[in-house]
Amino acid sequence: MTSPSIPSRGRPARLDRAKTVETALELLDEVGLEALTMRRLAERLGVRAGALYRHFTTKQDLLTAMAERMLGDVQASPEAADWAGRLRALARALRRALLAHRDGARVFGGTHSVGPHTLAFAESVVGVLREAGFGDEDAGRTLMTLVNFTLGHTLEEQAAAAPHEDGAPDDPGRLRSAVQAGPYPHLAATVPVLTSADFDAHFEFALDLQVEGLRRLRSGAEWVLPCVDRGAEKRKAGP
Amino acid sequence: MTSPSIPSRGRPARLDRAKTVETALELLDEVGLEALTMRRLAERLGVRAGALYRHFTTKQDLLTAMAERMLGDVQASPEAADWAGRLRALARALRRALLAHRDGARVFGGTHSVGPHTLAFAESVVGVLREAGFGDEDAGRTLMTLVNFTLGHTLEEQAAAAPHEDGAPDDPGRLRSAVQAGPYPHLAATVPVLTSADFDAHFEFALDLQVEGLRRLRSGAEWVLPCVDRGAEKRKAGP
DNA sequence: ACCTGAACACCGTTCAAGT
DNA sequence: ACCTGAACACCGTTCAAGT
Repeated sequence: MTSPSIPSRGRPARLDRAKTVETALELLDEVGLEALTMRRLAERLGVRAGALYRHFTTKQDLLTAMAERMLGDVQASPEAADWAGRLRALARALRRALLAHRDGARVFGGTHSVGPHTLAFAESVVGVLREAGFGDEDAGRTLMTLVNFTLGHTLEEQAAAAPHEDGAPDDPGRLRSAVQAGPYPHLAATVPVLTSADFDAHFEFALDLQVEGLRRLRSGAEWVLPCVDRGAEKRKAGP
Repeated sequence: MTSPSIPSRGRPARLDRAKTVETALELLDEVGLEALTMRRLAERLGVRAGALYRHFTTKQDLLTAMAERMLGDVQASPEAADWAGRLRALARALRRALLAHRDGARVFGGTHSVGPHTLAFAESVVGVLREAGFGDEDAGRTLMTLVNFTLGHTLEEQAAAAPHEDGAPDDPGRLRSAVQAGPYPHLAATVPVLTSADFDAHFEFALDLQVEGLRRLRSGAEWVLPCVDRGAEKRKAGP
């Protein structure tokens, strides 16, 4: 009584890679990375844990597919005028894509996708830089720096947003009391910023630093230095 | 027959926090973070796993103590002349401390120590900046950026150094073949840098970007812009 | 071909009971 | 006070066997 054109009428749904990744991201948003287990994911898909290994060789393989899927949602704003604006837009788009899912930064940071979405993002960044006149080495290293700093930033941001257990004081509280307990005059002055939850501002600050550094690199550091740094730097004494 | 001055003559050694953390770091170097379990650490200490919970409330607590211990090894070079040199030295010292232990970056990144070594490092960075004339907000945000980018960098560096199983191609190989399989002209040109193992150069590049960005921020961006960017940027069209 | 059942070899953590 | 023994409630992964 099994018709060959509808091979599995009895079972509710078959697994495929795309649907599994989608469900895994939903589950991630609900329970977080720590509680995202193969067993729980299988349960949600109406299947036993072992079945997942037909489509993913390992849990790491699933996580990589999730990271790749997340990068599919990066969409930079319409078209900035100059290379600096375009670079900023790409960094912001990556940040948004990582923030879009609970523990998204940790998933992304723990994997190394070479899928089309990930490569397309990298291609965009490197493209902006090369077309702006940067050399291949600088363009490649800038891509690494941009991804590293965006990852590091969103890692911190999502760690700060993570729910802390009942009685335990949150990170800002622990930092504040530790700093005022010891001899840290400089830190004490900056504790308000360090514990600030305005992560947009933190991110934009770091972004500014990169872009301004690139701007100077591009215009050739040597003959620009005397203009900007007139008297600002102590001269190193020769031997 | 138990003398009160030597309470535990029969047992070979008692546990204390410092010795446990030391042994944990040794074990980490040998087996890596994935294989660093409470049971294995207990075995090495001649004790059962449950005993560790007399000194550490949780495994996370132990990892935080390990991160704090690692930061005790940061030692910046003798004394650089200017703030930029001092900042570079501090960033390099942090990188070295994280690289000193297998998976050191992952341990550090997964924890938030507010212990004396960690705070002393933060105090140094913020101190250099404030004494150079940076405001409290900029100093605090620069500390965050410096730590984030150093962490992100060493995370990548140690991931690249991790032993890959038998037949599996390493990350560089997978990236190379993925890039040449698709339409990624810009990426293809930068693949040599992206797969380069010269992490010192990558780190120094990123460090330069931060420092040059800071230099410009310090001298006041507005009236410097026309000097460096004369004609280099397209003007944004007004609405 | 795809999934189940059941197992293997582990985990972190808790806690009565010993010494 | 400090540690053991033993358990609890899980993990990721494998693989014969079913359909």
